[in-house]
Amino acid sequence: MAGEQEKGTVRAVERALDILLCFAGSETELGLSDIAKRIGLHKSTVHRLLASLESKGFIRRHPQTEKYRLGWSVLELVSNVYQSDDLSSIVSPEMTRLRDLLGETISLYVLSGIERIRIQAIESKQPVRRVANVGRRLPLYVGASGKVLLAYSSEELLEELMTDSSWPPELSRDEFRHALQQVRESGYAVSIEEREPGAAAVAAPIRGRNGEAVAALSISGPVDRFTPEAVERFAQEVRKSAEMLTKMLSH
Amino acid sequence: MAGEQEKGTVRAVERALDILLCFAGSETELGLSDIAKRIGLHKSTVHRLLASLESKGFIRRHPQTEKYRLGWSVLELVSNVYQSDDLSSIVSPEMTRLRDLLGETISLYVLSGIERIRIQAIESKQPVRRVANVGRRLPLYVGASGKVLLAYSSEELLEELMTDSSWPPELSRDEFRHALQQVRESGYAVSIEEREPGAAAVAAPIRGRNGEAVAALSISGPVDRFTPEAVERFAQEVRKSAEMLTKMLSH
DNA sequence: CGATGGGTTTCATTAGGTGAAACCACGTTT
DNA sequence: AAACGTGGTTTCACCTAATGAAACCCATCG
Repeated sequence: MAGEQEKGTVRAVERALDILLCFAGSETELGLSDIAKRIGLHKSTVHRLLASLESKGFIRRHPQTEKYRLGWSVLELVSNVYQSDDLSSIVSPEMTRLRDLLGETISLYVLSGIERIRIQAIESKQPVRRVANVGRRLPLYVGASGKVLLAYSSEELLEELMTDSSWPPELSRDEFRHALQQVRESGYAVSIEEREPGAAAVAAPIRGRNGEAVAALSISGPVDRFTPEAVERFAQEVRKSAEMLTKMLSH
Repeated sequence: MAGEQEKGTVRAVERALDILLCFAGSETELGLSDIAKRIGLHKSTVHRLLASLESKGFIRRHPQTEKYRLGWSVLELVSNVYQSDDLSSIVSPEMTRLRDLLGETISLYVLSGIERIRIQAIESKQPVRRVANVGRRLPLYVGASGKVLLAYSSEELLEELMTDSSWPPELSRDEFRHALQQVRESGYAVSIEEREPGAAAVAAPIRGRNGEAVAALSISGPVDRFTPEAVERFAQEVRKSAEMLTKMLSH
């Protein structure tokens, strides 16, 4: 389903970008008809939009299968995403330090719309570890980082999320608000197998000048390593780091 | 200058992608008027195209400066570029082995139009090393990898490059052809401060089923470490790896 | 053979994309 | 103070570029 067009935008461009975003998940290769079905446009329209993306190198066709894949132009942009991001260049060394100190995978999440994106990850060196794909988009209503981002964001965002069709029906809004209040009081959030079986996480907010969350700093790993003692230690360290980074970002 | 439109493409989309590609170099932040000047379109057109890119998260505005930067949607695509690339997943372990064996930075380049792009890099661990930015676009007429890619590509590509306005006037076409013939005979290319002062490289081709270059495997580092003895050793190892990878890619 | 499915090309239609101009805000200069 | 320059935002008339539909091509399968 092609998305609603916003005012002052170019519909054709939005459609082409929707095509690109078909490749944002785990789909590595798609055919013309697949894509046309996904975004709900006529084959001939999609064909032209794909040709446009291909002409600028954002899409390429695989020689053998002849299906469409992402092109190298995406790579050309990627190093610049980090260069242009003040946040991750400042936070990266501290994330590495935390990973080395605590031995688990450290991730950094930011808000994007009513979701979160993992924009940076430093993986544990242990044989069994949390694998963390940069660029991954995740819901806000589940997991430690989601709660942290919400707890330190505007009421409008929370309302918007709670009225969105993606809000799980079985999730009590009152209980969720209560959980966010607890996050605000303790300064961190814990998630034990909440988002994914076998995985646990602890997160704390990196805040901006207005006190709102700029990012969530998170430690995650296999749930068996997140004993109550470990969680307590992780929480202390992650919160301390987040507070230090909050101060650094104010200058 | 907005590029020429190809047949069967959507002009608006190509223009928007040209805007995105303004951020492919070292420019991290651009204003509306900057961009309009760069691609030669009216401000109001650029404004709308930017709004479209922003609506899908490919562009964002920096809170303080209010200038445009790349957005997180680029990150969402990036892990998929590698997943969808058979080549780099196969070559990556061998690149790491070479880096550990030889101690220098290993890079992988592919053809894109009449240029090359570094699609993968495993950096040396030495304090003084070659820094290798993935996604970097470079000319074919200079450097070891450029020569390797050309030596094992079609005559048409070489003609196209030599007639392009980017071909340096002081570079003899006959001598260049001769150099490519030498690459074909030896199976590798050497570049000593050819592309950049203080830097040197040795490269060999990874070929496809038709014998043409699929990629160039390259070792690069500070020129003082590329003694004749070292170059000889590097050439042997890189060429051996490239041949092994050529065989692997045939199955 | 016909049916199906993936992709490519052609064509008539119309509304969406465009450039220009006006507008706004802000900082600098006279 | 007014004028000017610069960066960004909005409105509007115009027209051609984007679109969907249909036809076409090719390969595979029953």
